[in-house]
Amino acid sequence: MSGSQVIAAEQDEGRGTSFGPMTDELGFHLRRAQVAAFKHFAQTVTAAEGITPGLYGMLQVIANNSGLTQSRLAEVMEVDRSSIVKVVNALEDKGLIRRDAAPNDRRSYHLRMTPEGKLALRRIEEGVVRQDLDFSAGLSEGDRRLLISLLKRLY
Amino acid sequence: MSGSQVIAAEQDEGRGTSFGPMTDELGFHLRRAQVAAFKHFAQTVTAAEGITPGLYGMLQVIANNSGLTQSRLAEVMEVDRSSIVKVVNALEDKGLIRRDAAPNDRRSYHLRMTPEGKLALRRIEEGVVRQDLDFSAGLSEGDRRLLISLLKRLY
DNA sequence: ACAAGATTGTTTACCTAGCAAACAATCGCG
DNA sequence: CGCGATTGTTTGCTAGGTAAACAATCTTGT
Repeated sequence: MSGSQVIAAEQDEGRGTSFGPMTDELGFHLRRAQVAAFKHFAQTVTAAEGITPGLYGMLQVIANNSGLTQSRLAEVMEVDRSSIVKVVNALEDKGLIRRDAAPNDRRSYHLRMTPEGKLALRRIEEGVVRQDLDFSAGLSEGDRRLLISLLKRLY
Repeated sequence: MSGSQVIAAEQDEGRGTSFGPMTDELGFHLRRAQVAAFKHFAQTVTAAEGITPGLYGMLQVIANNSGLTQSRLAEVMEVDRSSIVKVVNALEDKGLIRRDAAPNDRRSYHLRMTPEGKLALRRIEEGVVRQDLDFSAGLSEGDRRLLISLLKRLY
């Protein structure tokens, strides 16, 4: 009865405030890391390009799956169809993507990058990759890959 | 010039949709994992107790740092002072915490758990711990700890 | 062939969670 | 004492998401 169950939970790092049992909860650290990543992204990419992580994700999915419909995009991004509308509107207004009429289905559109969109995405992507490496600067490349593979196993 | 730079990015898992270069971005996987964790939490703890991850975090910080003020809580949670107000109101309305007048500062309150709050937190915490382990069921205990330690190094 | 049902994009109304700025009350300090 | 800082709060704003209803259009069973 003396074994290995709970370990940390009391000292936490620095000092002062204690987070109690959350110190041992994966979800807690996941949330904190994600918030930190978001803030870092906001201060670099979003500040420079006006593109949020969500918009960037949409752009990449459209760029790498040219011609997909809004419904399919919604599925891939795991959000509601109705949430897609304003995002696609925004990207279209920025001239980055285009709604092409579907040849054999008058209900749906095929989403495609515009030439300017492709150009912009190359630039944005460069910034994102730099930001991403910068954010994980405390990790070796091996640790970074290890972390990614562990995260993948959660979903 | 043939070395080790980029590796994945093309096949992605299953098939169908490609996420392009995001496959190599830590932030991308961080966001996905966090969204998955949030949904899992919502389907278990929030469904059963009406407590979101944010509220749970607040409760734990209050429970483990009895008497802290709203401003201090805001600092710890890294949110704006004004965001704290409605959260504290909600927890107070639920009878889980109490705003005690500070003896030597009529501006601020000391936040404390009520007896019912302590009781409720014990129950909620049990659910959260179960949920957390359940969510990370795909990981061994060692991998789980490794993941946590890697995440900590990001913030 | 064609009615019934499913799908697509959209709108509207709503919710949560955050920020920013302004404010009154109060504190602390030179 | 008086001025600047701090505390909690309110108000207005934003981003991102859901749910339900809708018209237009496709698909499928008989």
